[in-house]
Amino acid sequence: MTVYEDLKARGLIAQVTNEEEISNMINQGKAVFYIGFDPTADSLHVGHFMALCLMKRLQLSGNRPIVLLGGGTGMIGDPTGKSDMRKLLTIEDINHNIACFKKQMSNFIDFGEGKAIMANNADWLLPLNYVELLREVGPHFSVNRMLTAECYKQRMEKGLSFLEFNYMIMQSYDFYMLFQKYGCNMQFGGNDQWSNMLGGTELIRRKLGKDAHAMTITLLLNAEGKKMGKTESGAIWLDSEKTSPFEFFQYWRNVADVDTIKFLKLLTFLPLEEIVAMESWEGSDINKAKEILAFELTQMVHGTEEAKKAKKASHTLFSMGTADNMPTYTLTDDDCKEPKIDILTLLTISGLVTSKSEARRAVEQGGVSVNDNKIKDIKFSFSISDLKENGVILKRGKKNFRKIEG
RNA sequence: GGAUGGGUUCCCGAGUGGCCAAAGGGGGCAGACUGUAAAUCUGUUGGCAGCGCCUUCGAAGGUUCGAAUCCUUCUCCAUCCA
Repeated sequence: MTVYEDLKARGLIAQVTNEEEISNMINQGKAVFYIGFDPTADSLHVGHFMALCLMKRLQLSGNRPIVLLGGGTGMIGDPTGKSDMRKLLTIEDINHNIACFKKQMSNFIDFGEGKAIMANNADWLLPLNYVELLREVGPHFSVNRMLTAECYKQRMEKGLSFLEFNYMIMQSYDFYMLFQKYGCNMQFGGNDQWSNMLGGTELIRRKLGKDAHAMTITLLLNAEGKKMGKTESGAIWLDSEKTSPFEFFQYWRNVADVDTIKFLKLLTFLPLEEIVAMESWEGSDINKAKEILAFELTQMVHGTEEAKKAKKASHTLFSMGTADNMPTYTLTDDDCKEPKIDILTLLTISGLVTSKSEARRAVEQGGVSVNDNKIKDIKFSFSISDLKENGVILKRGKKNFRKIEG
């Protein structure tokens, strides 16, 4: 099976400009491709992760990846898929975020000599002169055409600022620059980026008379069509400070049945045959597949050690209700001022709930247990000395645990 | 710049002087059922020292015993005109 066939069989590929040429280039290791990452936060998240995995897959088969950090495009903000304009990032934020991205990316991608390239579009976008740029690329963009692009459509009703409207031009210009600088002949990106990417190939064709290609990656959606990697409490980050390995593991351990195989294919490096074999697993056996998914991904992001710990914690927690390696809250001196501490306070300070009211509700509805004993009394309290000595496992709902210790 | 319509709690969306912490839906959370799944049903969904108090209806002022609701100014958004 060729590299391209493998990608396709995994369901990674959404759209391509020219399948034959792209597959040839990729299979022969001749692609120089880039993926852009706008520094919108101080950590990468799961969506980025999939792109990085694709990079890695292709790097392993001899192709050359370029990571393009959006130091320039981040100043504008991509309107794609956003219903409202986002707050403008400050330069300090952008630079900080870029630094964070760089650090995380080097865990996945080999940026060694002659391997992958890391570029920042601030280098060429920021010095641009407005009128010069307009004359250089302006004639090649049709506003009529741009307005019909899918990525702007949903914004036509809500409103689209000129600033954001220019994002496509900036992204196209990136591709054009990379093509000239590094011979970059392909761009990959999320499927929502399709029109932005075509802008680039078009620009290259018109300015240089050369062909460049674009390929989009399937967006990571669950069966309900929602973007993966987001929970109510926020995104799933790759930074262990922001999303602990345990949480990360649990997130994948808890995906819906119908999504399990799909995610294994899209996200892991397990051989396809192995994954296909899992498709026949039924009923609660699917839980095994979920565990593999969770383990593989945690391993890739946080390393084997952390993955093992997370898996073990998950296991013991759900079978025995206790574990060594689980989210822990350590009591502060402040908490220990009184000889006793009540359950509502403990739930709140340990972060299991966001307010006392929520804590009260949780207890009243029978959602809270201590060391596996359901607590229904909102006046229930612990003695500090006992907590310090023995610790306690506090549980809200089925899946939210916190170990309390002194 | 002008005209019109609009900004309500996580989201959508009712509410046009007291009965409004604000209908309904979505989403979330919890419970039951399960397999740490889905579907379903039930409860819940601003905060706090729980039947009371505090903060909330774009912002600031004002009228009133009393305002999400009325008035003034400002601000933001949409549509049309220029």
